[in-house]
Amino acid sequence: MEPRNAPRPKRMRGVLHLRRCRMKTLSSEDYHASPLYRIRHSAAHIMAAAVLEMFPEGKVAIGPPIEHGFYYDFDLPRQLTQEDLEKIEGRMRELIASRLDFQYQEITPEEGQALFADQPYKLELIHDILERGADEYGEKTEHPQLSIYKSGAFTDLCRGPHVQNSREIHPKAVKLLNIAGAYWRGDSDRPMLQRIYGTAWEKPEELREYLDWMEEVKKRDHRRLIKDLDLVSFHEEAGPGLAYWHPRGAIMRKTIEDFWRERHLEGDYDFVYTPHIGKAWLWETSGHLDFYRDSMYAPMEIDEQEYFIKPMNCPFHILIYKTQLRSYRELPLRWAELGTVYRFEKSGVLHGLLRVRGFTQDDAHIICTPEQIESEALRVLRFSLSLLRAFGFEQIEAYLSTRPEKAVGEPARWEQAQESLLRAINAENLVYQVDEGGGAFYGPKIDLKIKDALGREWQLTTIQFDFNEPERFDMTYVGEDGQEHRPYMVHRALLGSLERFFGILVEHYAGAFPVWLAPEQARVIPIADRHVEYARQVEAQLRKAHLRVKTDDSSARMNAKIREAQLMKVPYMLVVGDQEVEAGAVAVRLRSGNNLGALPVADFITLAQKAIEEHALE
RNA sequence: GCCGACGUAGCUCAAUCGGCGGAGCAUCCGCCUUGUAAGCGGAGGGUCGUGGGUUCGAUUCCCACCGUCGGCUCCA
Repeated sequence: MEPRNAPRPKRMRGVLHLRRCRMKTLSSEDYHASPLYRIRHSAAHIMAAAVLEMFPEGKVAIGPPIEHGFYYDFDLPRQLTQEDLEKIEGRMRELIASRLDFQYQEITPEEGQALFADQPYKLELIHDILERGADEYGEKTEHPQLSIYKSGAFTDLCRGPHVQNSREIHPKAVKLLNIAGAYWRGDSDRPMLQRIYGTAWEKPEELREYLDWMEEVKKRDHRRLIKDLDLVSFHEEAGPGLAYWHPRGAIMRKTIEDFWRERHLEGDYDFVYTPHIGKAWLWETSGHLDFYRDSMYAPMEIDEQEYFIKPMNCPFHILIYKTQLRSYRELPLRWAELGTVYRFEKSGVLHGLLRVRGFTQDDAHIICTPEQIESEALRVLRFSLSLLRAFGFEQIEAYLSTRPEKAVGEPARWEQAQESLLRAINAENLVYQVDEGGGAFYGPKIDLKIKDALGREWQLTTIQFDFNEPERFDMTYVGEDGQEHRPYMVHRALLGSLERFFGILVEHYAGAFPVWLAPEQARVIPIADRHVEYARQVEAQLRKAHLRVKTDDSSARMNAKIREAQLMKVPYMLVVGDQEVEAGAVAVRLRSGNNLGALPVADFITLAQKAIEEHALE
């Protein structure tokens, strides 16, 4: 399915200025056993101690280490401020410097209840540990044992581990970051607590590096870049979470869509188009209305019928399937659609392009026989990997989610589907994790997560079996035996949604897109007005060669024009002055700052086309 | 949806402890005609998020709403 000479991105370098992310990335078991884990856990206790000194009547909840630091949740008499944070941090440094011992002690339930008599959250934890064998993080333990850690005046219910003494914590490698609200036990029906996030490292240099990394994350924030680069906007007066694609963003999206369609044709998919709205019947039949009515846009009434804007494409594809009596001979069917759907996401969760209310899924449904699922699973996985790699994502991991307790569909079908997925993962030598029982009620799935240039994980692809809808819509095909059979159906979105994928691309490339994606691939920069005519000739030649090109004919000086093009991250700046006019050439400057010198126009075109063809980064 | 912070020109951000609102960049006009990241000068531009309230007077104080941001919950 994948062409032998499929373009592969070049290794990342040059223009991205990627500092290798040297932050430690440990596997979760390694992390739990690491000094860093103990440092962070202990820093959380010290923070709690400092907070309780400030608010003796304060109640403490839980305070675990997390990926890049730690947090602690509090129930306090008043709202914390930024100034409080600084004070707490200062006090933490003093406490750390006072060389506190962390003393472990196992206690009886009675002791625990006495010790934490005025700490209702701790009492609840004690109760849970004893009654349900679940520790403060909800993890099950075989032999519930209460334990505490004492450090100075502060004692916390905790299983540890911790540092032996606070001198193992470098006071200058600890920093408090922000205050946020968080529900007690993550339950939206329970009290809202105040959470303080902090970070801690072994050495001050590591803290510095982490803060630099955060700075880089901030610089790459797609919400900033889509504005600066004139790609996409949002309009509160027209509805939050709804993206407007400007010309520069739209041409990129078109490039992505065209590439996606081309690949799908090569992959033997067919395309379908379906409506944006449909009667309630569709969602009643699929079963989604019961579950997701609240997150669907309210229905509109037409001829006394409820119509909904579609939150998904599958029922529409199923209706197309059911227009004919289907034979096993025509399976598998692979029907793809860039289907725009709307979901009424809660206001607090919207986040630039990464979480929107209207988005376009790169959706497809694969309908096949039981005999075909093995090969189809492998095929779709391979297909997805090749697509993701074509966009420059090389680090890809798989997550297999299997049958949950409550599930529809015959266990044998689940079994078969799961095994097919697992074999596909192995055939592709993917690093993977299995989430036992983590599948949706209607079928097992593989998710693919990529790592971006900053080492952050993003889930893009999802490949999901569905044992629910074929049943509910009574999909059938006639088998070799002349009998009706239930087909297997697989939903899959490879990029996820175009909006979200685009946002991730923006952050991954920090706006400096590879030439094939760049909205403006080249900008011709005449040095003086007398060069504008030649510049336009160059522009016309490039456009004829299908390059996306503009001429900067403003009266600004060349330096200003270059700066402008740099800021817009245009890959090729083509400076033309007397010499170039004379020679029929362009002086090529790359956005990395590298100067290729003067090239004949035809040579530049060849160079640019090669970069586009190869999906090269510079 | 929940907790908190924030919302001033196209953008980034000042200011007014209640008394006719400012800068840089951008835009427009003019001069300059330029060799690899900002040439110079001038002009225009704001219902101070929206709606109420308090007040002689509100951008400033109070309330509600909308939106954004940091999280939490959620994500077919």
